[in-house]
Amino acid sequence: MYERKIIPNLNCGFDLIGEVLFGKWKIRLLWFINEGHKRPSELQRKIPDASRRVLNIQLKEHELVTRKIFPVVSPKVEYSLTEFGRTLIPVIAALGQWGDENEVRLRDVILRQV
Amino acid sequence: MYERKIIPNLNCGFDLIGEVLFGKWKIRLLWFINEGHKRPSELQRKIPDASRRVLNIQLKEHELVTRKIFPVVSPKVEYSLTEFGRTLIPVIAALGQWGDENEVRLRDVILRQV
DNA sequence: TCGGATAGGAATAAATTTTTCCCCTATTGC
DNA sequence: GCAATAGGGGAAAAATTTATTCCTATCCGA
Repeated sequence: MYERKIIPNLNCGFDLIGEVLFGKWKIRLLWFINEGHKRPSELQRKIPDASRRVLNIQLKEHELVTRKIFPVVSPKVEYSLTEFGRTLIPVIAALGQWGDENEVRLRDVILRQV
Repeated sequence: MYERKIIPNLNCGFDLIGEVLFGKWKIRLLWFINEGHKRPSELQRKIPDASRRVLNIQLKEHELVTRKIFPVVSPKVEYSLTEFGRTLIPVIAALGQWGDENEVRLRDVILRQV
């Protein structure tokens, strides 16, 4: 595990939500779990560009998700949002909506600056 | 300027908004400009932990902010949100609000995992 | 019996972002 | 002339995040 060298500052709501939400795949993980895609393999199929590794790591962060292991073979695991994680869903929805509403313009602006 | 080696995927609203919003200081820049702190030096004072450099860079990204130069000495510059940038304000407000509402819990969860 | 699916871990490499350091413009004031 | 102010920029280093590669297991189907 990587040890931070700089302690994050947590001075305001922006800092705080940034810490939990701004991983590359975090939002999508929460979103898809909320939609009912619970198993790791499902999530990996939904987010094929992410490495398995990062998904596993991000799923463990900040107690947004619980992990239930079924003692069967082959292994079965199901993720669910915690109560706390669920409170993020409306916020995430707002983010996705803004992105969708401005899709054309965003695509243009982003690609010009890449 | 750093040249990306991997083209970002822009498949959904989450990708799109992530590209414009998820710089370390981006949200605060937009927020403070919206609050009327327009000059570079003001913004630097509001965000003392950021390096000047990054603020300048992030202010130029994605056409969220316009830069007006006043031809006086010593130099004066004012940033303003573009029409487009302004549409992000409600979204940013929602982010900050969630962070504020969950401040205690977040501080705890984050510091335990740092 | 081999290949694939299930789930995950460790170590390491690569990519990306942010910071640091030093430099430049021009004017005013001492 | 030199420092201060107000605004930037490039190169390189440091920090951080993601991706890659190779491992562990069991079971099912061809």
